[in-house]
Amino acid sequence: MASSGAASVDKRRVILDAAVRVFARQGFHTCRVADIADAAGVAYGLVYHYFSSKDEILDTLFLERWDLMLSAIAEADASSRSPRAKLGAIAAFIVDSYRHDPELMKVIIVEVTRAANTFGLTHLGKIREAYAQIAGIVARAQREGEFRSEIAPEFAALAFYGLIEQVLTGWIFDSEPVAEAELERAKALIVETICRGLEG
Amino acid sequence: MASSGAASVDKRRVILDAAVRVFARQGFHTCRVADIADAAGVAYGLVYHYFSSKDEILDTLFLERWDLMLSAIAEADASSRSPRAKLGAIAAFIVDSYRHDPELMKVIIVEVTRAANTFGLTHLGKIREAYAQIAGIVARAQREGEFRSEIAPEFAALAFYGLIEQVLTGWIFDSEPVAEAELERAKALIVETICRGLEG
DNA sequence: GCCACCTGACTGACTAGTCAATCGATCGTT
DNA sequence: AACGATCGATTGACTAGTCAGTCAGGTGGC
Repeated sequence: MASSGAASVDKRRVILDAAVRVFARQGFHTCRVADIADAAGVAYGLVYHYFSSKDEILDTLFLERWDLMLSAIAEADASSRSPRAKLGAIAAFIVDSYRHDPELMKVIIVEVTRAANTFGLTHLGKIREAYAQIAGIVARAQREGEFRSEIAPEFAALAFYGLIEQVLTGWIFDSEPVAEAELERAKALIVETICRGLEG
Repeated sequence: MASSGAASVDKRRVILDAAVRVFARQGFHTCRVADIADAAGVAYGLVYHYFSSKDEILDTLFLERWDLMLSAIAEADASSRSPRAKLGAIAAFIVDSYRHDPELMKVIIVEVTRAANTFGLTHLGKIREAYAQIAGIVARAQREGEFRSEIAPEFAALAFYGLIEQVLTGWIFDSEPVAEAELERAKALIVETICRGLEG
């Protein structure tokens, strides 16, 4: 039902989806709000009916997805699987996020996660929550003797998340789209690369 | 000699150094050319006497340092040390670059290396040269049996460089400056984390 | 007097955000 | 069923401000 008849569309959602495409192609700083409105097929002013600023659009996109990721990490953490399987589940979630919507992941990584001065600072807390959660998984594995203790959990978390982001960044920059097989292979390699060093 | 008497200063250099400080504090996109001129203590117009655009200033800063890094990697590669020692030398070079001029490294990482849409694209070739060189070190180590072959060299390079950049990014965001001991400890941990998984 | 270095007011182009006006779906009233 | 009141959704011209880059003109060393 939402608001009106069957053919109605959620314009707010339409604007958000258009913004992903525009941000991914032109970058947040270089695109104009008019570009987003055009891509969404709505009038300029409507963007400001649903969002109070250009920034808020990016904030919304980031938070929507990041909260999903924090949930995925928490879920992996709560499960009774091995540490390696937990990290594998997190890697799989992020890689699948890329598979499902590469443009959104590009925007989040390029414009937020790696943009220290602007949005990175605003969302630093949320970003670090992810690192901390991953570090928690490693720390528990160390306490239970499944990972050796030479490497600090915070460091392992950085290595794990950093590797994933670096791989995604490579794909983002690639001219040709990434093959399905490559995505699956990457999941395994990420886990293998990190866990080999952590396991006894 | 350069241009004038003993007390003369290379204004071009002064502008570049000022730009590092301004870019690091405000970010490339949010700062104005006037801010750079002010920080350098020169007139606005002089900036355009030495550089043809704001972009060229950032390009110059990036290329100056990145070329040094490529040399450092090539040097490590050419030496007869063990693969682990080669990677250690590279990690040490980058960490020491941060120790010597954190603001410059912040600018390079935040505004170039991780800025896919703008400068990242321009300098993508140079950036990938570094990955390729590191991958070469790993590949040789594998051929000579010092590293196992399960992990693709390109992947190992990504993991190695990604981890370093992630660690630096963590420091860059930190509110308090990083202790000397932390820097040294990081060098060792970076190499340990990556090489344990690569060695037989 | 020449030239390289240097100055800073100015311009032209651009854009985030505002706002007054219009549209159209829904609903109480007659 | 016809009417019109109400109100959120929608429109796009406009404002107010920003800032990269230009230029016409110093200044001082040789």
